[in-house]
Amino acid sequence: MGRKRQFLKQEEIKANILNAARKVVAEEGFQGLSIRKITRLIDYSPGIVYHYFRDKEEIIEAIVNEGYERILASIASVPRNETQPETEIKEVFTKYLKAALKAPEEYKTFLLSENPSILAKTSLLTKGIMQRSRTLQALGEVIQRGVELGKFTPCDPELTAQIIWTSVFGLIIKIIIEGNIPEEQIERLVEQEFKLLFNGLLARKE
Amino acid sequence: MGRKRQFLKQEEIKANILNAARKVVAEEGFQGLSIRKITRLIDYSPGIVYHYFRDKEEIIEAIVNEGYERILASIASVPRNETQPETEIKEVFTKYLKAALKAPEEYKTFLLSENPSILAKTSLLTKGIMQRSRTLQALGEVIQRGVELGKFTPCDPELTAQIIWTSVFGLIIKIIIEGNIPEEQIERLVEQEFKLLFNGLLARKE
DNA sequence: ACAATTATTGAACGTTGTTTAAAAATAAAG
DNA sequence: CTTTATTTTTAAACAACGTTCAATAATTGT
Repeated sequence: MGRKRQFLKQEEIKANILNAARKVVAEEGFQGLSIRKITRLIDYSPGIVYHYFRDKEEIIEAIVNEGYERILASIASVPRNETQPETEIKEVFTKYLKAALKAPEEYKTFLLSENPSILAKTSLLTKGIMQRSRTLQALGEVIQRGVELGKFTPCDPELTAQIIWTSVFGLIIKIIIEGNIPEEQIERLVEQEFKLLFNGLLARKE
Repeated sequence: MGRKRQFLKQEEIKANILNAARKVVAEEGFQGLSIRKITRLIDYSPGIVYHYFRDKEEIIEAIVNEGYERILASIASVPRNETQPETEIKEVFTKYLKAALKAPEEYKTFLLSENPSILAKTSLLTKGIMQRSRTLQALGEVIQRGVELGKFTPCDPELTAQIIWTSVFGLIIKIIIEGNIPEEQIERLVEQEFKLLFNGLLARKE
């Protein structure tokens, strides 16, 4: 067949594939993503994908990782060790939650994936996902600071960080799955979440 | 006359299909479930399934609902309004968590599903999943009791129930996804979860 | 025993992810 | 500029999937 396709650099085509994939995901979710839909969108034949990606999984990983990196980037601006520990925690998680709700598919897919290759980038040790993600480690340090300041009740910072982290995670996932929860109700849920967690965290003066 | 026997036969085959499906799910998860695998297992041709079920989704629903019903049944034995609220909550969630970890695939699929038809059975109102599942409603009542008794700090019981629920949910999902977490570590996580939640819930005497 | 009903099959359709030999397009070499 | 080597792209095929449907086998009612 006579084809007139301009030459594109490898990276450009990779980007085109990813962008087409993102478009499909945005419209139909990862569930609705297929190689053929991607190549139909960029006017290539299906086989082309395997010249630039190992398999479909690698495409999903690329999109999902990029999405989660953006979420992590959104909390990078929060200054460390400059405010009260609870203020810092709240600020981080508020930004985190808002960023997650802006890329719900990516968040869901990233955090519900059991694929270690996806998660390798955020877990520093090999012992387990839950044990040492980036956010988790930072959270543990803040809690430790709170304990040292006498603000928080004595506890294992790492364990406590895990619990707070899974709690926030559970809320976000539920909000995403539920869908269509009004902004105002989300605000209330988040407010109550922090109220409960901090009340539980704060040292008691009896 | 032979209608009854025929009915039994029908139910039997339905059960055979479901059992075969359960076997596949147990070995490869819902992801690995296929109509052809089911019928290969019971030595039928693929089409047979559509005489007994609308589609694959209905099979998944059946298995998942049954699984979640078992989880709910496991907490039914906990007496209501007979112990301290926090004792009741802890007991319910401990049983709930253990039952969930015994049927992880079912738990995951049930609670991460956005399909309202699956969730219809446990959500009493149409307004939203998170708002009134069975466990959630009961939890709200216990919290209210705790508040009325002056044990818990004043709060919106329903909102607080949602937060506690999503927190526990997050922990369970993470444990399931992580996989292979030693029993002892799970115990510690659960212990810390309740410590934090109850500390946050308890009224402060200052 | 015959007719009516129901259970089951086998083949087909349109998907999907992925592989592979061939073809087309580009780069390198003479 | 032509020829060769290399890289990019395609078309076709494979196996597996969910699902449908006409045809057949089995069972029931009369």
